[in-house]
Amino acid sequence: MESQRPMRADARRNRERILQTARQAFATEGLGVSLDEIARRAGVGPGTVHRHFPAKEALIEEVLTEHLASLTEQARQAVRTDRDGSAFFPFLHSLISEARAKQDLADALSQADVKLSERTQETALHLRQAFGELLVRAQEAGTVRTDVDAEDVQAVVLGALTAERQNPTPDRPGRMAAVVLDCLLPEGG
Amino acid sequence: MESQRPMRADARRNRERILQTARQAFATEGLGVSLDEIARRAGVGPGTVHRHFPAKEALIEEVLTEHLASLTEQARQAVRTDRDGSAFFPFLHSLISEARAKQDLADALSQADVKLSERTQETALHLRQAFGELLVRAQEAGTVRTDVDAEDVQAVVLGALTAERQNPTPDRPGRMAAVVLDCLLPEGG
Amino acid sequence: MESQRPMRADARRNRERILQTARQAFATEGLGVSLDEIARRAGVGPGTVHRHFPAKEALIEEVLTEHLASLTEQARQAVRTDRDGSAFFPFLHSLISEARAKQDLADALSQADVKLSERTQETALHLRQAFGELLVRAQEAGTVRTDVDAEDVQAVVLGALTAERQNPTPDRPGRMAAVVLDCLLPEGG
Amino acid sequence: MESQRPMRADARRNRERILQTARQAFATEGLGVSLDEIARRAGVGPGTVHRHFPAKEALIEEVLTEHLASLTEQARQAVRTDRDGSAFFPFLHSLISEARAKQDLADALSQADVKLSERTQETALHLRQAFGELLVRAQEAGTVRTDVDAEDVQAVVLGALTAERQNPTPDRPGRMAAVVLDCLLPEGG
DNA sequence: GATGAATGAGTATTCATTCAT
DNA sequence: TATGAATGAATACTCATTCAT
Repeated sequence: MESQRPMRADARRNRERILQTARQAFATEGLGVSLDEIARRAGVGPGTVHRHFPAKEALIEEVLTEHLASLTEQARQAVRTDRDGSAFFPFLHSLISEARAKQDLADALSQADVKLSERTQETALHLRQAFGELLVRAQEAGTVRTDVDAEDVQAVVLGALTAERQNPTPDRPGRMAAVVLDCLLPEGG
Repeated sequence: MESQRPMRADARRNRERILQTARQAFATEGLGVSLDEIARRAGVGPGTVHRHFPAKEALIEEVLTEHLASLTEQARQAVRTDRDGSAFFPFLHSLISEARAKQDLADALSQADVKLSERTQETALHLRQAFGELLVRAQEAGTVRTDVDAEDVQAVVLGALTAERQNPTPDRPGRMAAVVLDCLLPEGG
Repeated sequence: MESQRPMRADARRNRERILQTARQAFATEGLGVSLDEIARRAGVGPGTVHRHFPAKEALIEEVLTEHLASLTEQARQAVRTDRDGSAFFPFLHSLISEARAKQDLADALSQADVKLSERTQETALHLRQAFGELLVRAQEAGTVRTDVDAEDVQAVVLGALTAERQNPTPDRPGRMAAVVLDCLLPEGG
Repeated sequence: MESQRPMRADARRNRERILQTARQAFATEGLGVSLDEIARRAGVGPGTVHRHFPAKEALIEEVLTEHLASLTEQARQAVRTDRDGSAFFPFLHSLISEARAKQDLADALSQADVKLSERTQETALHLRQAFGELLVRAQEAGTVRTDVDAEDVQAVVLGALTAERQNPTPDRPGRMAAVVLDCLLPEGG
């Protein structure tokens, strides 16, 4: 039922600019950035932000959901092309490397007071499902330990992201994440 | 060097109560809790909070530094009693299990806008040093991979804490953390 | 004198719908209702409201003037058919009973910040004149005290309306108004 | 249970100034006046207004309740000194003449969206009770019609106030109110 | 030293009005 | 003409910090 007549060109443009600005701002400075500030940086009035996102939570949610949806799409793409379970680790690495830039995800999750709407949770579920497929194949191929499930992997990825952020080692980006992800190798690995 | 005349007994008591209240509040509700609220819960006036901690950051820092100092003390204790490098993993686990209760550490660190003062960084360094000793012994004993240093381990611990928090599995507390910490095992482990 | 070319049919229709919606909304919810909300309920865009009524005050005024004009028409009708001064009280009662439904009049007047335009004041004058004729006849017939003029009667009517609204007694509608209007009876009445 | 330790002198002073400013502002300009504006005029910061009256409604209510309480006190005083039922009309007149200055009461009541708290309603009840005693005595003395009760009288007073305000006749203040109050005379009066 | 009242810059949100489509 | 997106000043309220008592 979402057809809603297509948005006017300028409206869509503004919406995009607000989202992009918010993404960047939340990533760099945390969720504390004020809507007025985001409006200013996006070059629109505060009322415009409010028209597109009636409350701050709606904007946060949208940034988050957009991110989750993009990750889900990537995961599904990986599922489609993976034949032998080898797509698992590369996918996790690309995920983390991307999230390093867009800091929003973990930030939002680590903030206790952000309630995830049903829509976001649904998107998160889809991501986990795609995740799960990659995981099962990798486990069948013997490249991932068998005592973890998709939810565990999600947690480990978040942990890897945290570790990577905590100790970035700029000359070897992704090193810390790689170390943590090693925990997913089979025991005799 | 200020003269630091010893604090009056009631002042010291107030300081302790404020710190304790803040620790609890930051842990449970995040850093967003207002100073007025902390003052109220501690049973003092907001002016008293300000006398002891001239700015909110100072209070946050103190909570954090106290925690780091306590961890450092534990680490040194472990160093003193460890003979064969076997103290490493138990120490990490106790660390994480304690942090799970006192949520402040990781929260504060994950919040971009908290700048760590020199004093805090010094305390963190001490912790890392004690950490390092445990680590080296464990590496010499062959129970920890040799391509990580103390800073790496700190990052991994934070990652493990994050993962644990993300996917708590209440019937098996610490399971997620344990999974992540497996990444520190030697390759042929 | 603008040329006032007759409005296009759809424009006139929109204007009517907006007025009707505004009347209802102002009556039910007070003058605080937003123009956007009125536009939405009328099924037009906010721009359309603005085209017909360049400012909110203009819309309020129009609602008010329309009402006054309708009352004036009723008063003139009463004047035309009244032969013996007996039309006075029934007219006042019908006025009040109608106003009870359309709450706008007194509301708008009781709100200090609404300035009445010349046009509205002119309409109010017309009403008072028609009023006056009824009044004089009634006074000549000895059914109304002689120390009040048309303006006084208008004030008393507003007072009666206020009293009626303040203490509605649903099982005997108009009772409070009737009590207040008794003050217009001749002293020996 | 209201002992609460006496308020500090400066706090009480500020509270009084805010109340006085609000009374004046609400009376002159209606309830739409902003809290910031009231703060400015009272010479305090907006935060101070908020400390004393946590929400705008609380301030409105306090102004209103104060007024009702003062009226109640006057009514009780009249009850104490009235021996023959002759205090009734003078009291109503003094009430109206006072209310003409402090416009708040009727304004607030005519604004649909103000919900009266229990405390205010209780004060209004007390007023009505004192009112009622004066009324009964006057009715027994034969100076007031017997088909009205205290609630009716309250409504009539509000109506008289409205009429007076609508048609002030500055050279004969109170004339309009007097006209309306005549409706309370006994029929053969 | 402790108290808690005062400050005032800052936040999210609303809405009359303007203007591009 | 109609639409509805954009504007931006304004509003109620919050809270770290200051300061009189």
